[in-house]
Order: sequence, then C-alpha cells, then structure tokens
Amino acid sequence: MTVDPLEMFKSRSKEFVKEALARLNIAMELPLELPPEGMGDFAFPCFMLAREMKKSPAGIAKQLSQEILEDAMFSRIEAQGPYLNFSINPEMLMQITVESIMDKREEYGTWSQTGEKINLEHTSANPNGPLHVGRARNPILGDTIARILRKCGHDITTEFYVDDMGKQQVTLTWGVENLTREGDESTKEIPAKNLKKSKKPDHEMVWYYQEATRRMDSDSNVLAQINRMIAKYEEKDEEIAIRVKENCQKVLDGMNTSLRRLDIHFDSFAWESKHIFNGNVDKVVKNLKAHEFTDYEDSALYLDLEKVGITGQENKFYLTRSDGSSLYSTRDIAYHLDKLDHYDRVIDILGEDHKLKAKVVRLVVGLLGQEKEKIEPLFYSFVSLPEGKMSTRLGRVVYLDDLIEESVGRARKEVEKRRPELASELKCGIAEAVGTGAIRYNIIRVQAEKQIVFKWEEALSFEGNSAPFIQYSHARASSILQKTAVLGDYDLKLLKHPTEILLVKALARFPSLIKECGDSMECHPIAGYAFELASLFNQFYRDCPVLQAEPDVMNARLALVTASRYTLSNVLDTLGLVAPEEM
RNA sequence: GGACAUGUGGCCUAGCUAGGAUAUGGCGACAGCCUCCUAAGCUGUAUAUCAAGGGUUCGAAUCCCUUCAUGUCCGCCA
Repeated sequence: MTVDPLEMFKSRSKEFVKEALARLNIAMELPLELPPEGMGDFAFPCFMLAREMKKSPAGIAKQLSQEILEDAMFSRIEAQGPYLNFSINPEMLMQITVESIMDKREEYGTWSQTGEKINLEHTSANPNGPLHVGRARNPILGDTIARILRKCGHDITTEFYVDDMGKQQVTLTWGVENLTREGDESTKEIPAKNLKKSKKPDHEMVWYYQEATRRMDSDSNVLAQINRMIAKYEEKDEEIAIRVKENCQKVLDGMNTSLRRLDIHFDSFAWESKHIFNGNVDKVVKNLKAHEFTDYEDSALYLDLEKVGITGQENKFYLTRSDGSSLYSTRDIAYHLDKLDHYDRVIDILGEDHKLKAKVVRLVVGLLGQEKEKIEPLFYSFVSLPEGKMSTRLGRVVYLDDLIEESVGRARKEVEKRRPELASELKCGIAEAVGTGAIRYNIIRVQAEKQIVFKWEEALSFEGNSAPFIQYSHARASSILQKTAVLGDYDLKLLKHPTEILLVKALARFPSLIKECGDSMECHPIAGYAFELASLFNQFYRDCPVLQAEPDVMNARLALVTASRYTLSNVLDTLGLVAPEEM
C-alpha cells in the first residue's frame, strides 16, 4: 500500500508531460503547479516553452494535450489557456486514499524508519523562575517539530539543556541559603493568582532569585559573596555544584509540571556543568588556543570574527575570561561537540536573540574539524504584550500557568454551557483538552520568525481558526461512528458528491505534507492543513448525511468518516492536541 | 552606526525556498441557517495601492536595489 496517495498521480502526470515533450523533441522540463479550484489538480504552465517553440503558450498547451493519451488515472487532461491541466480520477483517488488510511490507521502520515538519529534541543530556559508566555513559544515549537520529525521516520531525542553554571543560578542558590521569606508582603511582586500556581516550586523559588538579585545590586557584600561562590564553582567545586543543581532541579520540576499539561516531555536533560567537570570545556579551550583565528586580550581568549567572515559586530568574540574561566558560548561549543559524537543531526530551537551565538558555535565547531552542517538552529521571534516586551522585573508578564488556568477555566465554562448533561469528570477532561489545545494551536499556527503580540482574546479564541474547531470536527466524526455497529462492506464508488471529493483530496495530502514540513522544519503549514481538513469535514457533515443515507451509501460514507477521523486524529497528534471523542 | 529577521483588508494570517490563471483563510461587521448524524458548526455580503519607490521579466506579493517601520543582536552576562 502506498504511503502517499497523491504521489503516484503526481509522478504519472509528470511522466506524461515528459513523454509528450520528448516526442516533440523539446529538451526542457515543465514545473508542476497546483492550480486554482475548478481547474484540475496539477497544472503545467507552458510560458517558458514559447520562445523555444516560437508559439503561443496556449498553443503549446493545446499541442501537448493532444500528444497525451487518455489514462484511467486522470478524468481530464486538457489545455486551459496557457496551462496543461490534469484532473485526478476522483474514484481512483478515493479508493487508494481511503484504503491506505484503513490500512495504516494511526500510522497514516507516518513514514518508515530512516535510522537517522537526531538530538532536538528545545526550551532550555534558565531555571530561576516560571515559564512565561514569551518563553513558551520555544517548547511548543520544539515539541511540534519533534512530533513531525518522528512521523518522518527519524529517531528523535528531545533534550532540555539545563543552565546550572551561570551567575543567575548561583544568585538563586545564595538567596535560598541566606534569605527567609517572612509574611506575605514579599509575594506582592509575583501575585499568585491561584492556589495551584502558588504551590508550584518554580513560582515559589523565583522570589529568592528576585530578592537575591535586589540585595546583590544594593549590597556590595552580597555581591562579593556571590562572586566568591561563582569563583569556587568554576574551580570545579563539586559541593557548590550539588547545591546549585538542587535548586535548579526544583525550578525545573515546576516548569516540567506546566509543560506536561501541554503534553510536552523531554527524553533527556543535559546539565551544562557536566562539560566543565568532565574536562570537555578545557579541551575545547586548549584546541581553540592553538587556532590561527583566535588571540588574547589581557589573557582572555577571543575569536576574531572578521577572520571568519562575520561582519556587523564587534570583532572579538570572547571564549574565556582573563582568569581563564569559561563563558557560556564556550560551554555551548563543548556541549555541541558532545552531541555530534552521539547523533547524526543536532537541532536547536532558539530565540532570535541567539542568532549570533548560534552562528559562532556552528562556526567554531567547524574550525575544530567537525561537521557544522549537522547543527541546524531554528529561530523564532519573541512574544510581546500590547504594552511592550515581557519583563518579569516590571511585572509586565503573563505566566504560562496563568494562561493555562484561564484557558482551561474558560473552556470549562463553555462545556458547561454546551453540554450540561455530561458527567463532571468528562467535562473536566474536555475543558483540559480544549483549553491547553487552544494555547498550543495559537502559537504554532503562525510562522516562527514572525513576532507575536500576545492578546488574551486571541489566545482564548475557541472559534474559527483554533484548536477547538479541529477537535470539534474530530468529535463529530467520532460521534457518528459511535452510533453505528462495526463497519461492514463498502463500495467507495458511491461517493461522488463534490464535498466528498474535496474531503478525500485533503485526506490524500497528509503524508506528503508531513514529509515537506519535516524537510523544511516548519510547523505552521500543519496547523493550516488541520484547519482546512476540519473545515472540509464540516462541509461534508452538512452536505452528506451519513446515518440517514441509503444502506449502501451509508456504508461508503462511514468508511470516509472513519478515514477522516483517523486523519484528523493523526494531525491533531502531530500538533500535540488531544482528539476528543465528544465535546 | 552595522548585522539578521519581519511588514499582505479595521485586527490576525497563508502564499515568498523553485516568479505564472480572479492574493489564502480566520476574527470583527452586516444578512441568513438548528422539526435533520453535537450551531465550539454552516452559507452569503462588504473591506487589500501585497510598507514605499525603482529595476529584472512576456509576467513580480514572490527575484534584485534603495528607503521607511517594527523586532533582535553587536558584554571578559546567560
């Protein structure tokens, strides 16, 4: 059974055109395009042949169409103006597509194993406080890409790079060890909007970080203490490392609790300090010292950006401090070299502020003789608020936990309104699926490099182009199937309604879409497709009654509904959204 | 100042890699559709100098150049 129902039609039409051109002794190839609705399924524009053949594009299209014989795979092959258009035989497409889905079911859209091992790093937020909506774009993007690449047949390991080495983490630890949180006046900085959140360790811990930062800024004694800790830490003091790691872990646990609610999990946590303690960073520095593109300033090692062709910045990219201790990017280089030892490809999901750093890391990896092409950074722009950039310090911030609570809460009210008769437990489950789904979808539907201004009314929209719209279609399909006995024999030739044809064409596109998005590492076309498929299913639902149809037609339609339900479920899964049986 | 990205109806957005047939859809607005498988749905109407200006081309939202706007970066911070 074919993996991609559309592919055979596509390649056959290309062959036809190729053969026709060969018969006319034309050495050129024609590109395949997707024409506007009502003009067939594949189009070959003939403009570029006009000069060569000294004929009008329309005339060429006509001539080509006469060269091509009729074929069972296409219901129409004809010239329309300057285009040669192919219309797929809908009966055949219906047959191949529905059978393929019935055969593969949950696996429809999943390609066979490639054996390619990929490390996909995402989120990697500093563990000093809770995730806010701006940072949440990273895990949502990363997790969705991971799901797409898994469906492309790759072996994916998702990884959170835990920064337990920075000044921020030491500051947090100093705070935890030296400050006591008295009364509740201190909580005014981070108002706990609900009980669940206030009990989470990330929201609990951030106070120590913020208060420690304030003390450090105003009290040079505190600053000195923190600096002493950092110095000892960088001299590989294991005891401090353990204390810092313990605090990071607590915050990390809180973040993970939030992310689990969005069905985001990590296969691995890579601790930054590991590369200091195992000597990898020392090795990197040693190798870089010997390199012709590096030099010293006050015994601080730097890379000369001009020599490696990076312009528009200061020329010096520092790799160590003058005391010889490492910097973030140097550790990141060691980390990447380590990843390259174990994986075929290394993908990083990064905010656009990391563009220069990522470029340099890749470059240095290349300078050290490794294949930098295997490192593939993927960037996204920031989420801001209408008032401006998110800032924890200014209190201008929307925490992910608050967004989830609000969204699930609103979803709960909606379910209550629409389906009061359902069991309370079921309503909770639906609200959770809809509320969290809306958040993921709202972020992922937009191209990663576009900046997003967060607006509550948009994030909490449950209508139109939103997760609940797609989930609702799935629930409708499920509901029809629940009302019937086991699917009997069916004759797909009975499915002739235009909406049925449009629906099956959308179903047929799914596997190749997964492949394309895996290759280009884009998520938003999947969201667009999911919406389109759901919309077409809703139109089918309107035009083609299933359970009230004649028995033969009913059986055929039930097969189409089953195929649609699998595909909707699979696309929802690709986006990390729950596919509810009812809502 | 330099570098990278983004700019499409009132708002959000697809299309840009590989230039082609009347620029995708949603929100909001207006007008309709529940004796019929869940109306978180469906149908219709109005709204676009594709940031601006040049260029390449038979043809440009798409490629090139310039300008403007927005975001990000240009720390011996992470």
